[in-house]
Amino acid sequence: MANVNDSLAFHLGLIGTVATDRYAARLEKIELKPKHVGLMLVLQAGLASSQLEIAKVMDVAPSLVVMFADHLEELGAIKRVRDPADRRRQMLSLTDKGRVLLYDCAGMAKSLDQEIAADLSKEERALLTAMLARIGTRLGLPLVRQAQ
Amino acid sequence: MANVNDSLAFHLGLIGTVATDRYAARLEKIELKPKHVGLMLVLQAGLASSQLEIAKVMDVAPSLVVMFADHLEELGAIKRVRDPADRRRQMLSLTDKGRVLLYDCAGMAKSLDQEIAADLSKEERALLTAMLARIGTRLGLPLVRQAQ
DNA sequence: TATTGTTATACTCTATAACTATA
DNA sequence: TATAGTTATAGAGTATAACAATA
Repeated sequence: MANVNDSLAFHLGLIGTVATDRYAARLEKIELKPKHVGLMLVLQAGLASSQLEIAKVMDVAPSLVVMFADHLEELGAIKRVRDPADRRRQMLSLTDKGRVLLYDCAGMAKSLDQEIAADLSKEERALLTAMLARIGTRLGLPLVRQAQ
Repeated sequence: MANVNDSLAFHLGLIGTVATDRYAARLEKIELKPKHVGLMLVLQAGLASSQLEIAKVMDVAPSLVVMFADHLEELGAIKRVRDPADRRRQMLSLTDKGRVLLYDCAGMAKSLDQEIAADLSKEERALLTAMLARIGTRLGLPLVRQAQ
């Protein structure tokens, strides 16, 4: 391979940016950004509950988690409860509203998948998802999980 | 599919961001950013030569192309020549230095591919690249091309 | 004194608007 | 008057640093 644009990394980077941009455009309708969805997914998956733990899982600054959580709390998607055992810690959890929002986000992702992978057969999509899941695992991305 | 993190779009977005970040980290050593490489690839592929055309192909603001071209010119990677037929137009072209840099970028991309796809067989990588190329074509990304 | 969360500040990236020169 | 390029300005997103509350 003598050319940058034959590489996997280059393909993944360009396509990933477009995918994120288009997903963000759809999420705007429900006042969310991709990172808000990421935070809710961390809660749903039970990967973390205190804000500092969430920051580590998401690999962002703790101050960002404050802003995401503020917004999600305003929307009624999460609740914040002080840990009685350690009152410094804010324990975040999904509300029913949050679960509904997450369901809506899944619908948007599904329709975006149709758009992105319209030229791929069902078998090819499954294969692609499986390979991406393996790459995600290798890269240490806990939110990229194997399709069932 | 009831979950966001089973979608192709979500996988592609997360993995694409990591790929771009890691590629950017390697490019720092030669004072380049991914968009500089993108501009050079546009020139190499002969997709555009005036700055305004380049902005359209890259889907960025013309003012950004000015900054990228300034930097690449400082590095000696491109030259800027006024179009004699229309002295408003700056025609950009790769220099030998630029071609060497692009070759170095390809090497970095190749080594990053090893890191990203270490768990995939050669056949799986070829399959993945081919599917990504089809997605890129569908999304109208001229720089994502079919592997030969 | 160390840690969790919060607020204030600064930096990067990029787009928009204003400007210059050529047509 | 319109267009190519450039410069100036502003906004989004995010990190770092300073601060407050609790341990």
